[in-house]
Amino acid sequence: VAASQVPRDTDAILDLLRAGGGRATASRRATIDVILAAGDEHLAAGEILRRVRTTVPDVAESTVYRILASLEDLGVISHLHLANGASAYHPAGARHQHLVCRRCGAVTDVPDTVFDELATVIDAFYGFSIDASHVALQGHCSACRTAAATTP
Amino acid sequence: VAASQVPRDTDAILDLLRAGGGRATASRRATIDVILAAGDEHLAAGEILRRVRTTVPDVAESTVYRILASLEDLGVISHLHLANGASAYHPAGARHQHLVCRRCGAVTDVPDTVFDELATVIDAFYGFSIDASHVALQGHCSACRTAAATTP
DNA sequence: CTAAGTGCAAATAATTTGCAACATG
DNA sequence: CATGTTGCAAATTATTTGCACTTAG
Repeated sequence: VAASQVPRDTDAILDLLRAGGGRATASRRATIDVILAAGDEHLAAGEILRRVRTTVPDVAESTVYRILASLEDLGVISHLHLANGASAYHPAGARHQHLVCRRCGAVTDVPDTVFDELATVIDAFYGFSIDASHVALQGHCSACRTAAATTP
Repeated sequence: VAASQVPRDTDAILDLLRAGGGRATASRRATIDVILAAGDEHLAAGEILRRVRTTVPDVAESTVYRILASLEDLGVISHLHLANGASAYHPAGARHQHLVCRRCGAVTDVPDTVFDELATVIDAFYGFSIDASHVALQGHCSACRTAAATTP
């Protein structure tokens, strides 16, 4: 599925699901709504579960995890790993990297191109192709860098 | 503790521990031995436990985790996060980054300087100071890149 | 109807913690 | 002998799985 033609509309995604033999259920609709509503926010699975429950109070956590896996298989969402052990999900789109602040947890998206040079160098010297989009890079955002100077 | 003066000798480390009010025990000696013997290998906590048990068969896993934490506090070892959820430990030394292959898990160390340019660009554009040494960068090593072309 | 989807509870995996028994300095 | 350490078992966190029961199409 090419990134540019990923639908960003709940009904369209449900149609895609049906087209693949899947079924449109209330939990699926709610989960898709939550992710699309978050826009470019990177929601942790737990947060998605919490939000889905505002619409479908009794969804099981396993159901939401299974829905997230289906949506990822379908190519409409992606996940990455933040600092801690948790996964974050967001609508699939242009490949990009993430910077996560170790102190406040804020996530900043950076375009893929920023890594081109590094990727080229690493490929040339180590024969290794990096894919930095699946795991966030850690560090400190400007606010926390300043704050850390006084309270580390 | 400056990286350059970190002892790479079990007895010296035990002395450091004692100097800080700590005690030298068989489990501690064995754990330090295992880590120093591994050289620049990056051992997962579980692997360290396994190896320590060849010397001290009945150490509890919690003991090894506590020892690893003490040694890290002492500044003689560091840990980083690999692809999965596991931590890897190695003797403290020059700051460097890690490339981990998503397919075979091989870890390659790369000098800190390779990231200088990226760090400068990211700092300039996003006011974010990256510290890529605590989480490994993922990708594919040359062997797996070739292999993946046929068996993804 | 019937395969896809769901709830529930138990299973993982990697760590962490409380606490009483130990053992080092 | 006092305090740092340890073993054990239970708690955590984030996710996964087995299975019988629902339900969308």
